[in-house]
This record gives sequence, C-alpha cells and structure tokens, in this order.
Amino acid sequence: MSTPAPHPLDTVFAALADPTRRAILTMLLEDDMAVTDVAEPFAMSLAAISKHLAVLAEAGLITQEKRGRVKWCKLEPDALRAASVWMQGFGQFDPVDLDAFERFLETELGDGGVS
Amino acid sequence: MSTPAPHPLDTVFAALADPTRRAILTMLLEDDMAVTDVAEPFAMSLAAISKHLAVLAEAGLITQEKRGRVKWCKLEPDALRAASVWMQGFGQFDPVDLDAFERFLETELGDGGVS
DNA sequence: GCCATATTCAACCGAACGGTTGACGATCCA
DNA sequence: TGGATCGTCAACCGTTCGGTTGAATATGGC
Repeated sequence: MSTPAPHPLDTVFAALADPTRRAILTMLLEDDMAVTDVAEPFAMSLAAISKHLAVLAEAGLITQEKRGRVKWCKLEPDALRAASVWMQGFGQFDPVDLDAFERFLETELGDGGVS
Repeated sequence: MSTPAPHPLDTVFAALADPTRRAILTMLLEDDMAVTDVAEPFAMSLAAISKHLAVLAEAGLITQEKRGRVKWCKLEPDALRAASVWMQGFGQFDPVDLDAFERFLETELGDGGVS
C-alpha cells in the first residue's frame, strides 16, 4: 500500500489505450473465454496476454474465475459506465446506434488489431 | 514517417488516462484559455503543462491557436465521439443525465485533480 | 505416479512517459 | 531599444510499459 491509489478513470482509460487490450475486450463481447483461447489469434507470447488480462482485470473491465485448471475471462461492461459518463459530459453525444458501433469494430479489427 | 501511426483510439484513450490532462479538459469546458492560465492551478512547471497540451492536441482533443504572443487552447469535443461510440458498444448505456456528470466532475476535482 | 496442459512468476530489455531545469525565439510595450 | 512576458526546445532523470524468455506451479487424465 505504498502507491497512493490512482483515480479509477486513470486505470480504465490506460487499459483502453492499448489496441491489443481493446481487441481482447471485443473478443469477450462474443463470449467468455479461457486465457489460452484469448491468446491464440495474437502474434505474441501467452505471458504477454496474461499481463494484458491482468491490466484489464485491475481496471475492472473483466473478471477472471478459475474453474479447474482453466481461468475464464468475462467482460464486465459496467466498468465502462464511469468512463462513458465522464466523456459524455463533453458535448452531449447522441445515444449511439449499433450500426456505428459495427463500423468501428471493423476499422478496429482490420487495422493492426488482431494480426 | 518512421513510426507506423497508431490507431486514433490509442492516442485518445492514452491522453485521457492522465488526471492532469482530464483536469485540463474540464477547465477548458468552461472557456478557452491561454497556456499560462491553464498551468496556473497546477503544482508543476509550465513546460510540463505545455507537453500535456501537446498530447491533448495530438489526440485531437483540443486545438491551439496562436494569437499575438499568447496561444489559446480550445476544447474539441468531437474527438471524443469515436471513443464514446466505441465504449457504448459494450452494454448499451443509457443516454447520460447531466447530474451524473456533475457528480463525476466533483470526484475528479476533489481527488488529486488540480492540486 | 507420470506426463501433458494451463497459467503465472521472475528477470531482463528497450522504448515511452512524466517530470525537471536552463536556454532560447517571439511578441508586446514603454 | 530594451526589458518583461509567453511559450517551446533540448537534455536529462527515474519509472512505467509492453514485450521476451525460461522456470515454476497447479490441475487433469491415463
């Protein structure tokens, strides 16, 4: 307990700043996944993915539950609510339609996302 | 043109991950400000604030216009739209009421925000 | 008991971050 | 012209970040 505990928004936004982690969140949008399965599409070591998942868990964006020898990762969308509320103060965005979201997912995945 | 240009969301979220920069954005919500005036409430050097402003400008969250010898900083709320759209895909948040925003501004300012 | 599988730990590396200080180029004004 | 103000640049410093590798720690199946 030496470090003075950063603001929750710090860790949430920092977690979202990495494209690998955003890709992971997108994958978890489909379904819960084991760590190994999360790592499979990425061109980096399992340990690296494990660290990314730890960052996401630290930020509260996912939870991890160990069942047997596999650790399941589950998206925790409520953690985004605080960040979303903060951002929407700047300009009163329209409620978002899912078509726009689909388009952003495509640009995200088709551009340095999962390799 | 050596570095391969990161995804726009990378720079936006990274910019938002720092409490000083979020505090600056909150200040600019009130009005356009000169660099020196932005720096005034913070317990750090002018050069440091200048760097923070450069990061915000790089992310498109603000624009800077030099008029005479003072450089004016202006909030650019549209840059948050992409990030907001991305986030809202995770869980279909209700359109946010401003009361909630006020509450978050208070926790932000009253806790390691502006000194 | 043994081996394979799932995941993390520990040490290390280079690059980026957040801050400092001091010097510098512009610009206003008297 | 000269001095004060505004802001950035350049070099430096310590810490964090994103990745690697190799060893260690469960757990499950035969």
